[in-house]
Amino acid sequence: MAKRIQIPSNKKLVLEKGDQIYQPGISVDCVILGFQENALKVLLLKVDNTNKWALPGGFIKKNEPIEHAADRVLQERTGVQNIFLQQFNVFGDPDRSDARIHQNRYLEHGIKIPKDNWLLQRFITIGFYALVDFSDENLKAVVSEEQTAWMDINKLSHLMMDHEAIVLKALEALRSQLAYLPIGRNLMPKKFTMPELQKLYETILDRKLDRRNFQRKMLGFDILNKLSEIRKGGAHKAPFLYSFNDKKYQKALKDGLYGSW
Amino acid sequence: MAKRIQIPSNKKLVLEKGDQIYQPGISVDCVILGFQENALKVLLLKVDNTNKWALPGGFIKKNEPIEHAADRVLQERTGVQNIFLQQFNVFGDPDRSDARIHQNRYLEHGIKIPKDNWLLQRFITIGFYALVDFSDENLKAVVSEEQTAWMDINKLSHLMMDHEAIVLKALEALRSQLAYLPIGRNLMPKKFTMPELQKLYETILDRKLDRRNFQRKMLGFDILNKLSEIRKGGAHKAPFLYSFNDKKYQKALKDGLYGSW
DNA sequence: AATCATTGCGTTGCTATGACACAATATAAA
DNA sequence: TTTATATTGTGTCATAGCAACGCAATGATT
Repeated sequence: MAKRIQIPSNKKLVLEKGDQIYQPGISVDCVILGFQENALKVLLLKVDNTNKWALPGGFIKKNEPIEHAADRVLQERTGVQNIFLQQFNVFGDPDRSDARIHQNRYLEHGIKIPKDNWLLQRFITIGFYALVDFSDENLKAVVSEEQTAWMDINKLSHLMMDHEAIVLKALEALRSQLAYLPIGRNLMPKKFTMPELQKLYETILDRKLDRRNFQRKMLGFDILNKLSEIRKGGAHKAPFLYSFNDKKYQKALKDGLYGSW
Repeated sequence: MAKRIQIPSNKKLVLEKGDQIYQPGISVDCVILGFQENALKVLLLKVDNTNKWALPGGFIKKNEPIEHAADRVLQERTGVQNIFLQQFNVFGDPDRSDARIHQNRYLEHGIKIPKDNWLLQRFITIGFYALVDFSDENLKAVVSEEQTAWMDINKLSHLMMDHEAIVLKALEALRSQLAYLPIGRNLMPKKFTMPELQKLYETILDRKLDRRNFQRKMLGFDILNKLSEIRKGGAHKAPFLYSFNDKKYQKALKDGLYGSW
């Protein structure tokens, strides 16, 4: 039997009066990717009183730009802002929604299900993806919550509705972006070594890259600062530390790179 | 004074009862590109009783997949079907809609404007683009209509709402596709010469390409059939005719090409 | 001090590409 | 009929990027 939990009043408000605040039938979902232990992880939220996980998503206010809605949702859920957030696809199969999830919410809170309630209709969702630094302090606070988890992108399970397909589509988009845009600024810590950056690329592309060729190409992009420091403590030769050159990185984001992987 | 024109009953139905048939607040718009006289042209429709032009667009039925809606709209307006149709971006600025256009429609047909009518709300539109063969007979019938036109993509003017921005964004998407996917199958006639195909690429990319390098690269993609025929009638040496190898073309569409332009 | 895995830097050969030369040819001009 | 002209088909060459690989340097472990 499902446990009765306290719900914030604003949540209840959304259930009842959401149609007066939000655009009907449209939502945004954010695929927030982080890099940890040589694996890409997706930020997921536990769905109340189920064993399902869902992408952080939300609705679009009646007078709010779509990108702003995605930004807002992301900030509400992770605490980070001003990161690289990219619209990548719309998901709109008529049967992608699962009305039962919302129906249960109503029942749990003792709200009589209104006929033709806005939440029980078909929803079309706009997918965004974002890359975040896993070691960011703002994120840790969020992730430590019980209802939040980073799930390995290769071991997705128990995702709500079509959210697994959305994640995989985001990964696809990320891969094709890799070919012509710099990646890593938001996925890596401030300082990192070349082998660490290579691991990120190998993870996204899902294949091994030659260590020496990777370094030559990456340095050729001219978006890195070589620091004088060295990462000691490992069991072997200490690698140099690098950081992204923000100015050059932004320029590369705008102008694009050339080669492909 | 605006001329009073006859309106099909289904149009009137949409104005009055559309909210019972379609998803509210969402539309699809199709950027249909053709190639003629060394220029990319967009298919546009005249907006009733204005001097504005609009992209062929429509609404999504309550139980209809989005891609199907785009297909249906495209087929209703151009007569062609099963062509390369690509979702490329969502446009959702809160102020992108222009309620006056719909208001005028109501007034013209003597319909009292219902308060909170579905058509007067904010609309978010999903942009699709399609490439079509300009010489296709099915298209000619449509284009000969008075209210339809192919407008040069470099000379856009008098477009409704944000439709010019949508067209330009589609062109951007097309350009980036050119880098890794074959293009031309739906833009060229069945038989064509290498210089003709080159003109298409030059038009999309908006720059000159070397004749000999273009040919080498294009043949290297291995998606063309060299025909034994020759195009006579020109003032100079007769070029060979080519056609696309549908099987190889489809494979390239799926697997992608390599190089870039 | 020897070992060892890893890193930094360099070399080689191949392929794709950009730039250009030259012969072939269909029509127009003479 | 001959010549001129613009365009097309094919080829060459130098260069840059890239994959594959060699080798010495280094920092911790033994």
